[in-house]
Amino acid sequence: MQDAHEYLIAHNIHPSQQRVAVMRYLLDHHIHPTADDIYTALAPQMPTLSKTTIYNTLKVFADAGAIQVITIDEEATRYDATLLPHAHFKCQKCGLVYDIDFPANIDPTARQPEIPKDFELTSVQIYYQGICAKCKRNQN
Amino acid sequence: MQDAHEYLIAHNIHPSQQRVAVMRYLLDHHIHPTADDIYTALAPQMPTLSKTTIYNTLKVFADAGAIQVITIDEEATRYDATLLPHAHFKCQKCGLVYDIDFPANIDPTARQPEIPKDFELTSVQIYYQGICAKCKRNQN
DNA sequence: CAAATATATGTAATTATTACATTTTTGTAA
DNA sequence: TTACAAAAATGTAATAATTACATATATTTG
Ligand SMILES: [Mn+2]
Ligand SMILES: [Mn+2]
Ligand SMILES: [Zn+2]
Ligand SMILES: [Zn+2]
Repeated sequence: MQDAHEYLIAHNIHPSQQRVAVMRYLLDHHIHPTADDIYTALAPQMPTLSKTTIYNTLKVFADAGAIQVITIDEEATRYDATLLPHAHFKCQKCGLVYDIDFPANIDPTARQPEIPKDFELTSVQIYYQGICAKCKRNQN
Repeated sequence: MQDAHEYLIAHNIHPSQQRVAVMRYLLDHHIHPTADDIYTALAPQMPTLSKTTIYNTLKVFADAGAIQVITIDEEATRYDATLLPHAHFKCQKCGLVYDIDFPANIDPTARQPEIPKDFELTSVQIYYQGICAKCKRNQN
């Protein structure tokens, strides 16, 4: 539970009311929400909020490196305020996107001997797909 | 350069003319094309081809496990007839999606100790982003 | 052949995302 | 504080990917 206001300042992002609200939502809800999820959650408390502002805000965050952009879902882009390296698992039944931590002292994103040396690397994403435990149980 | 017709039969997919054409395109062009790329390439030779057929066809292929679905690109879904495990690198300048082979006798997609045991895993994707060598050269 | 099934097509709808022009807010300096 | 410039937010409309669905055509099977 970090402070959204401080988090933005730490990333050189001017903390407007809307930006703080979006960042707070991301920091408090580690569910990899879509732009629409965020809008739907915040709109009731911020009647003048527009969806375009959500998109603009997320772009500012991503460009500043304050959030991760997750494209595991074909339907919509998802966003993640956790910057630490970790993987994602999307359940093909319920659609939830789970965090998958890396085993202690092994970071798979750190080893990329296969990438040509003259390529400049800026990010790594590892995406798993399958069926989550909950959905497997309710399957029979 | 495999035979598209045989490839479809091997995956229990009825080899209609359109399906063969789409699969041949995928087998011959390892560029991770979008649905639109494929349509644009085939339409001149197949005047009655519709874009919906491309989408239907790609869904049939994906459901049968005959192709991989690549979501590295926020703009559009991409498709890949290479089933062997390998990673992808998207250049943020030119947009090209490169194949990244895994180093000999190491398959990073084979190690998932971090995934809960009661999760059923069906696919793994590793996505890199950055700037490709060509674009770095033309940058100055 | 005829019926049943599998494929393909076309149109229209849906939805995520972006472009762009306008308005509002904020920071700053006279 | 007031004025002005820069930054931020908004709204509308456009774009573009994807899907829903109804129809038509082709293929398989009895
Ligand atoms: Mn995450
Ligand atoms: Mn590939
Ligand atoms: Zn699930
Ligand atoms: Zn490039």
